[in-house]
Amino acid sequence: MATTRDRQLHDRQLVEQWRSIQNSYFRTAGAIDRALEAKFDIGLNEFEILDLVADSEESACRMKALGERTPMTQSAVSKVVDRLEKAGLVSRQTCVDDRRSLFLELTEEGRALHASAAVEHRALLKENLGS
Amino acid sequence: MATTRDRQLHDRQLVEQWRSIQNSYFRTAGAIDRALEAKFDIGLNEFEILDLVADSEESACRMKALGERTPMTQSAVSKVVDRLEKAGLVSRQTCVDDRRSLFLELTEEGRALHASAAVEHRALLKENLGS
DNA sequence: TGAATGTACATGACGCGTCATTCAATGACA
DNA sequence: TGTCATTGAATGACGCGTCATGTACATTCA
Repeated sequence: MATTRDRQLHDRQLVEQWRSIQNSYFRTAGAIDRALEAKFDIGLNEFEILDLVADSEESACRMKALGERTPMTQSAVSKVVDRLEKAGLVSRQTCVDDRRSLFLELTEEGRALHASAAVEHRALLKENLGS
Repeated sequence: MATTRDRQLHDRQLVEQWRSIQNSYFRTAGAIDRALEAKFDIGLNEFEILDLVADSEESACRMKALGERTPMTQSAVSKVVDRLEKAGLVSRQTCVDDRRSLFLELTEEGRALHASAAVEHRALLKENLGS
């Protein structure tokens, strides 16, 4: 039978666990964000989208699919893509079989930047996630 | 000796691990945030500060100490406390031995709200963090 | 076919966190 | 004690994400 003391202990552990997740998330995300910002002038979310586009190189009506692979809102994705497009890293292509949809393509510049940034990204993950 | 293939595999695993952390962080944070917002009209960060103040009930020049226990910026903490104070949940007390510092106290209302919100918070952690 | 409903994406208002800066109070030291 | 550097906290400009909404296209079904 669970005593009050048991429950308090369990709660403490839960909260500890949560704080540790938060810290590791913020530490890692922050480090990557700052590094990418400094070296490539793009933020973490921009990179994440770039990364997703990069590794689904067979064509499809992307925007939609992207939203499903990231915790970002549809609206956030739209704005991130705005920025990527303005930066000339990605281009929106209209989709013939459903003209509401768009799919995305890396530009040459985008492909090049992604290649370098990915190295940095993986390195920082490795460093921050341990292993 | 590590082959190119080895490195690619390892990178994939790293990225998978990272995405899983992101998802679990966003899912959990989002759920708690929405719930607290709906039932108690405070956000997750407000609660976190409330929670920190609540469990360091011996007095000290808090603001500073708070900043060290949370990934939030000093400036963010300051603004969160603004909101908590406006909501009447917390009050800033000037500190006699160092008049630059402030420490925080829960108001009666703050203490009450924290008690209820903490129950919800722990429940959602439990639900989302598994265990 | 055409009205109703649903879907893909964009957009604007808004809230919040960050950075840089500021301000007051302290501390160090000549 | 008067200067200079430092520290705790607040503030304003700014960027980004979210929510609610808008717009164009698609689908369903009578």
